[in-house]
Amino acid sequence: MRVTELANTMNTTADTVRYYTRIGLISPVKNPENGYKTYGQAVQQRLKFILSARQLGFSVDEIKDILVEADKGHTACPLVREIVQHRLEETEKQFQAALLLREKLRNAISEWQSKPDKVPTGHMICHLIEGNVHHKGDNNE
Amino acid sequence: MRVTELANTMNTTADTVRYYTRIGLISPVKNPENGYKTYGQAVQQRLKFILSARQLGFSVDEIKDILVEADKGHTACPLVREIVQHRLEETEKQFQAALLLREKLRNAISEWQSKPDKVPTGHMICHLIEGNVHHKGDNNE
DNA sequence: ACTTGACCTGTGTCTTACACATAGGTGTAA
DNA sequence: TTACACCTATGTGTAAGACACAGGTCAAGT
Repeated sequence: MRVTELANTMNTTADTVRYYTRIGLISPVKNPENGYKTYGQAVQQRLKFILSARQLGFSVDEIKDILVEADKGHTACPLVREIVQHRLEETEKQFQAALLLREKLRNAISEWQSKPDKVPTGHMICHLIEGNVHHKGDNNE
Repeated sequence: MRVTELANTMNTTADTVRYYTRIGLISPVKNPENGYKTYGQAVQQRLKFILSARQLGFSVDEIKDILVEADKGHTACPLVREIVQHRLEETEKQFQAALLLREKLRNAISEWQSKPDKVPTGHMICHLIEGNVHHKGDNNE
């Protein structure tokens, strides 16, 4: 099947299919008559694997490493286990970062409720963000 | 003060200071004798604002917009309120995405505990990721 | 004076996973 | 023939810096 057909079948985009083709993750057969790419069943299966791994947050590079192992006939399972562990750690970090930022933003919004809008001065751009600013006068520029 | 001194004072990197200079967020004075950039007190204050807004997740573009308003003498506070609201919404999304992915990864690791490592076949790259695969034989490639 | 190390400069590239853009070609139905 | 949908290869943009390169300046030490 052709690019768009494969993309629709796999519930992804033609751009994604073309990108993975471009970087060598999947390989089509070229129709010699019109230059069009044709993807068979095996590639569909491979793409299914790629998309599943992407869903789990695996990077394209990580997926490439897995595929290299598998293409050599080796079991890629230990590598997959390693990567998924790493992904979990990274995701935990992102989760914590998002949690922290969410808190900060909520606090900021809450505090700013009772503050008026102010015009900027030479010492202040927006007091909401700058908080309490002590004007000491300019030293040297 | 010079790049590295300002960076150290503001607890950021010289690369960040140079980057913000490059994109026009902050403007140094050039020493005509050696071409070095010198940053005064006002720039330090401005950088303080920028770094605080970055801490709140404001994008550099958003910060630029705020500074443009303030530089015109207008109050940027309404814009800041708008952006922080938007940031909160985006952060909420990221938080949810991280939560979901974390769950997925934990589930995957848990499920995979009891599964052996397998060598890839023509129909399977890694069964851990692919889950239950029904071999139906190749159609056409 | 020379050397060394720390800092400086302007400019360009890299990172990630696509989405988008360009300039054309192919197929098919009206 | 036209219009539309799809195709191609190739290049660029996205975001916020970090890094790279090729050189210049400064100051202390030898």
